[in-house]
Amino acid sequence: MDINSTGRPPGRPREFEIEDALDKAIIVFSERGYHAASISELKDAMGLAAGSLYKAFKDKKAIFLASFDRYKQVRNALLDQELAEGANGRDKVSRMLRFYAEASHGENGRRGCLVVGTAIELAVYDADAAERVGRSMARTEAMIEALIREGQADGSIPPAIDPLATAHVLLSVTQGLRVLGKTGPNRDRAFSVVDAAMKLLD
Amino acid sequence: MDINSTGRPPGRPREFEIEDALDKAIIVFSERGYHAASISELKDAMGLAAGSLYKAFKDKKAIFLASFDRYKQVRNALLDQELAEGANGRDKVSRMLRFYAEASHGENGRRGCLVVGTAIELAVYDADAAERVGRSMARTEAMIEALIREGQADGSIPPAIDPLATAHVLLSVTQGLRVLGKTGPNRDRAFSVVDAAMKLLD
DNA sequence: TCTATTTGGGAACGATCGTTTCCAAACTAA
DNA sequence: TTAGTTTGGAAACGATCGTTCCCAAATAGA
Repeated sequence: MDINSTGRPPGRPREFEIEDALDKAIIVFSERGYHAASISELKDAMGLAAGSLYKAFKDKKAIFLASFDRYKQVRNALLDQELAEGANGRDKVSRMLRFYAEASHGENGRRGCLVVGTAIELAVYDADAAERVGRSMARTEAMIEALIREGQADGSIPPAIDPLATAHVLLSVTQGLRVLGKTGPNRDRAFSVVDAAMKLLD
Repeated sequence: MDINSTGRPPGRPREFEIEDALDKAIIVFSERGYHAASISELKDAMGLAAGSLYKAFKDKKAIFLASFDRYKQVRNALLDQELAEGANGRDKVSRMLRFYAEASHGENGRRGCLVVGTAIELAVYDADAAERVGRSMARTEAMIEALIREGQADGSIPPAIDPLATAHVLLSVTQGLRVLGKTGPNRDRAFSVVDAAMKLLD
């Protein structure tokens, strides 16, 4: 290492945090969708000039994919945190469903899920988007299946339950909640779905 | 009535059927979404010149809303036809779920549901879209609830089932299936969701 | 036949899109 | 200092968007 090295790259330092900017972009993309979100809207929301945006990201799609990845990272961390408090497998499944119900009503519900939005608007004709959606769905489903098996191991879920098939249904329920949340059912309705769905584990 | 009246309006007659054109527009809007579907794509798919399009419809949004209404009309008719063959309430619920599963895999799945697409892409900031999505969801949910009550009346569904809460979950499942179908699970997976979901009626 | 009306079709319009360019500013390394 | 590099920010670019205009064609009614 050079004695004079500051560990900083050459050139003028960036004056904003990429992740802060992405958090703003996530809101715009979630509410408006990919195509309706213009660069003009994005730069205003992110507090950047167009030039700065294009120095940080290759193009609009790169902004979107980075937003998607950031969204997944944040949501996954929040969900993992919630699941860590679960008493057993069954309780963890319930907490997972409640996590989605919480995000599927009111203002958050109207804002929408970036994964669902990407699946609907982009995945069909964009391979990068499709791969990310596919990985997200597979991860969530595998997680649900693992929670069911955990519940069967700790006795909170009957052994007769088919873990994979039930994980399929519960994944459908979570994605469906996100769709319904867009047109705003109230909180009680979203949570009544959770209670009724838990019957699948009896 | 005038003797000479042909019952035809004045001016040059339209050379295409509105409903045929809308059936083509439905495909474009379903695959691409509202914003990504350009007038250029629409007129090519519908086989019309831009001028003719704008004589038949006020603007792009009017084309979309007419496509939505046509889509709902066709799908509702198909579903009603399928339900008419059901033996009892439980069988009808099963047929309804299979109807959605059939539309949620392969090419049809990738094409997607216009109701879900509208909910995700348009409903948040367009009142006309939101109203149509809301009415569609309410109709479907009311239908499911009615089928459950029918099953309870004919003995095919236990009386202990909560018709409204169960209708909530099953509606979520159908909308979730449509989302998952966009990234293309295979036929068996879509139908395994139906089988597992039917457990809610035990 | 003449007028009024409507459609078909293509050319043209202004607006907005995503992107690039340009220059001053801020930094490192020599 | 000087050269090299990167960012901030605004102005500008070509492309495409949704929409309108215009004219020939096709019809009804008089």
